[in-house]
Amino acid sequence: MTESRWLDEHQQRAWRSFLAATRLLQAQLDRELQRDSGIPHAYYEILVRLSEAPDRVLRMSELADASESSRSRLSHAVTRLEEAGWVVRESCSTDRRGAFARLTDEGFAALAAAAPSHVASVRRLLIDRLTGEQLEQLRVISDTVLAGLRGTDAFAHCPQAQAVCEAAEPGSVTLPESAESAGVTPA
Amino acid sequence: MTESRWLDEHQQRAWRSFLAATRLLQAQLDRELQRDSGIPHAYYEILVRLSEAPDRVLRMSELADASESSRSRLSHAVTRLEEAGWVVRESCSTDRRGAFARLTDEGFAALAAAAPSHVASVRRLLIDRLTGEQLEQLRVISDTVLAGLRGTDAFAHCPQAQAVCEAAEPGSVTLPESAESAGVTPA
DNA sequence: AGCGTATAGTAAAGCGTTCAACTAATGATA
DNA sequence: TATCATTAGTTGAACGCTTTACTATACGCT
Repeated sequence: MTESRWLDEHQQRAWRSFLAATRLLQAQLDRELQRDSGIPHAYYEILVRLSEAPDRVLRMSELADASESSRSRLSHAVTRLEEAGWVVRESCSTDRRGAFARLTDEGFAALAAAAPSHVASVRRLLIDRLTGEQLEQLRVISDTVLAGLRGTDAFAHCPQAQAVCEAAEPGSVTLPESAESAGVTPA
Repeated sequence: MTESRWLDEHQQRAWRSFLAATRLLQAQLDRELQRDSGIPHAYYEILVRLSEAPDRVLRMSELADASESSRSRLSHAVTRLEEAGWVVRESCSTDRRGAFARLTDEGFAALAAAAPSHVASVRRLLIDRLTGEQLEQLRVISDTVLAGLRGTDAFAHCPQAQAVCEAAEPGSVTLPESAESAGVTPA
């Protein structure tokens, strides 16, 4: 390969700002969600994906892909969510290896209760701070990065994570990270 | 407060793409760094900050702030890094509560060995995929988010994390996330 | 000096993630 | 139908992070 190049000052600044912003933002969102609703953000996301699925049921693998999660991580998480009574596992009759995860009514209720405050956090810390143009720039940049991630280990375990990129295309309308589609819309 | 508002389709797309991209990107960078050099990214960052400090020494608190880390987390991390022989703790004579962390020669060597491949990863997955304009957009967006994070819990423990924002201002030249300033420049 | 508060740093428990190993069922091939 | 690779999912150990509590020192005020 060509000899390695460092980052110039411009790139360095962008990289460090990005690193710090994403790190602190994620930590803050996690903390607020935990504080306000007692749900870790990772689990919240799982509940959201389930809430958007038909009948609120998904194969474990599909759920793992949809939530950008490894199978192992999802398995542990579902165990926890099951203990909380928010999800139940169901076995699959056509493929006896398989398992479904189903969102319970309690789980849905917990999600509905947590969503407004979480959306408010996302708005306050990110969305409402950016102009419409910046938001669009951020989307394009994110999709570009996602496309580049394809073919790496990041997608090795979740080939369907591509759906995230494709969801950015018109046609497959994406739904809120907050159970809106499921009728919990507050507005 | 005003009634809570969901995200519109535009915002939703941006938010989800951003979420997926940052999550997968971080995971991938972490994985590659771990695979190529056996260093978790969080620890790598600590080594970088130390390598940039005068005499490669920093007070624990300063190091915590510089690496956007809680004191507790840093304390644990330094314990690990000490076990690896990459950092040593030194006591402070003027403030007996205080402690310094010093980067050892071995630590510096480990950092120098890890840097090229890590920078290459950052380039391949992020920097080189974006135009100069996009990179600048990303920097502005990140700095905006960082500014908004000020005053939240995220900054409660690290008031000096502001330095990250300010570093974006000309004057305090920021240095590479890779020990370049310390003379390990490969190019 | 003496007292109260703030600061520096560490320690321990609990939690979530990763990694590697493992079980079980499916599917493809001969 | 016997075999072997693949896929679905789970499990346990190791690891790092967070939270809370704690020790020790410094500072500020009277």
